[in-house]
Amino acid sequence: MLTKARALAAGQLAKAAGVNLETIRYYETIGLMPAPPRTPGGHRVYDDVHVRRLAFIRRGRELGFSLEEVRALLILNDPRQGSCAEVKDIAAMHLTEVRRKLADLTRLESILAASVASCTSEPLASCPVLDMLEL
Amino acid sequence: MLTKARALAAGQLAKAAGVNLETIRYYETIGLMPAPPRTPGGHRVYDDVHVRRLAFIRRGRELGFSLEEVRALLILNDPRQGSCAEVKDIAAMHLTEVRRKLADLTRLESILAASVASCTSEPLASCPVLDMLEL
DNA sequence: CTTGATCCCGTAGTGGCTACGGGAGGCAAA
DNA sequence: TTTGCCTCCCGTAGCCACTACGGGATCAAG
Repeated sequence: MLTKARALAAGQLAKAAGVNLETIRYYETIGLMPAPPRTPGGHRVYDDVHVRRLAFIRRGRELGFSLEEVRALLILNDPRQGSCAEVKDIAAMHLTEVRRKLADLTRLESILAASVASCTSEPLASCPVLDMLEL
Repeated sequence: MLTKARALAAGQLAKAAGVNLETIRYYETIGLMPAPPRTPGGHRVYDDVHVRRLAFIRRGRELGFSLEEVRALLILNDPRQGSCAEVKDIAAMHLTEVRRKLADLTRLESILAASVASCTSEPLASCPVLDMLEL
């Protein structure tokens, strides 16, 4: 006997995947999550397939992929069609973007740190933070 | 004779400060930029004070301050009232946030880099990027 | 006076959710 | 069975910081 896929209510799925209930509904409206079957009363009923898909999405989001990138990755992942190169392209593109942001933030950090550090907290006439912005 | 503040049209101000025209109008509607005088025909007329203020805002934004933080900094900067400590608080808070993002992105970068690097581009059955998301 | 660039304004759209609110479903204890 | 309470339903609006669109008015140069 195969283990039956257990049925989950929306809130349970949310908890299982670490996502807000409203977020699931949102993913459904934009077509990222499939519309699940319902109880006679209209409540959504999910199973393990949904849990895995939602977890996939959440991990993608945590790695900074946009929802559209996640959408593309989901298609490539199911049923692992297309080429690995396509996946690599998306990830590499994203990596480039991450590195760009990293460089920006690093520069930012040193500027802010320097100006905050040289802030003597007393007269506002020559505040290094404001001076930086003033010119 | 003092040098007269030269009058600028909206587009010229935009160019001078490196900001979009629409962005200036947006800043005006949210009260970040003052409503300037107008020509009889209704076109906005700016001067050097506006240029400096807009440049201040733009630099603040480049350093990642939110518009509300910029708004607070503008008040403290003009006419340099309040304490330097207030400015420092805003900047230090922002610096903390920048460092948090920096840490996140650094972690992200190594995960993505590793999984992209180990991508052999051939069979999709075991794609390291997808595997990472799949579980 | 005509031409062509600029500027006007209001509105709607972007991404990725989150919040709100009133009503209905579901389930367990009494 | 009734009561109570939690969960879920749906649609809509809001968040941030702009950006885009479009049709009409104005401006400066020739």
